[in-house]
Amino acid sequence: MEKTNKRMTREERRKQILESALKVFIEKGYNGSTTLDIAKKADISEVTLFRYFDSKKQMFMEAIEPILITSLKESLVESQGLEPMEKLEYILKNRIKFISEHSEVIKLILMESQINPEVADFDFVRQITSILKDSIKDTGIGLEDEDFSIRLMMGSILSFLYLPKIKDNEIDSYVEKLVDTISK
Amino acid sequence: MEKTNKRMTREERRKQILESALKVFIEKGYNGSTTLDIAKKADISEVTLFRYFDSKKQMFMEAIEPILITSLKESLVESQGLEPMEKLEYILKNRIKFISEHSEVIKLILMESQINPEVADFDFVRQITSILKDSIKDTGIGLEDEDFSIRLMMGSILSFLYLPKIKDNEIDSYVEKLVDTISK
DNA sequence: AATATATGTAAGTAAGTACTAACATAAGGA
DNA sequence: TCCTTATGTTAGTACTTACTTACATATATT
Repeated sequence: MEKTNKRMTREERRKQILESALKVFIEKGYNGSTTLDIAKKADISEVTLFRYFDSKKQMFMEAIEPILITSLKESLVESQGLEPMEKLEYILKNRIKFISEHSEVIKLILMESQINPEVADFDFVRQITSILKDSIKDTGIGLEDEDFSIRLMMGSILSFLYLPKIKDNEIDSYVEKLVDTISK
Repeated sequence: MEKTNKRMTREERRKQILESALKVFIEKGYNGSTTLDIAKKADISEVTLFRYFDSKKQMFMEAIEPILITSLKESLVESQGLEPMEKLEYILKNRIKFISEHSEVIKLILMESQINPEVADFDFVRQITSILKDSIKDTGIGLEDEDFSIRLMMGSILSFLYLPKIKDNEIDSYVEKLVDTISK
């Protein structure tokens, strides 16, 4: 064994492996990622990987877990007490910033829930749609325009998955324009 | 060999294999699809597959080819002569119908161009964005709102990849509302 | 009837891959 | 110094998978 100062505590190493794994999964997808790829990215031997995780599947699930946990709660809690229209605006800003910041992971999850539902089973689009539907009902926007508004909002959200990133304050002004459009 | 009436001409079989292959690729992705899967879906032996195609890669590329060829030309040609705003509306309707009708394949291409660029190398989002940018310039919409409009349109288009399908006439009225919103 | 074409079956090869076992060693803490 | 913990190396197993070869047979064409 080489003389090296790569030694870490168990927790540090675990975390570092998961970060490396996530990078590889994002780049090559679940099926396209090998455990050797991940080991190389983490700069450790393949055997060490399996001292920390029982299987590739487990690595994947733990790697995406943080995103899934964070994904929904915040905005709903923090927006309590606001007027309906302000609440909608708040949720949109919050959701879009989150999605924009984690677009790569979210695209991965979106993809794997279609292709490998056994490792990532999340109906991301439906979840957000249903939250937005609830919010929009609160605002009292007419039924006729509801589908239009929902699609406009969902489309905007999805655009932040695929179009180049923009700054937070630009997101804010985008959402303000959008809400203005919807409520007119 | 069994007595069977599965015999086809070379052209028929080729076509049928590609159709089956596309279904499998859509369901499992390129890496997740095996040549045996494809053979089973086409109800032929794996060996026969390789009598028609040299490799899985070739099968994939030929399977998605029709979509790539059709994707851009039509709407540009057919919209010639229209007023800028009508042209924009026409392109949007056309693009959205096409995307809505082929959403599964397009999602596959979107996915594989990130993960396996050697089998599908298409910058789908950029291509459409640039066409829309050109169209919107023609309409004379102000610069300040250009980014907003582009994102609204691209988002709408993407929404038709991920939200449930709707009827053609509903697409028409959606686009009309959208263009109205943008041009106001 | 003779020939060409489409397909099947059986068997196999070579490479890749998730995961394991056994043993060795370096570093940190007691 | 002793012991524990983190890591490496080497080798291997069992399975999957893209693709091939050889041979047989059913169907269509001439």
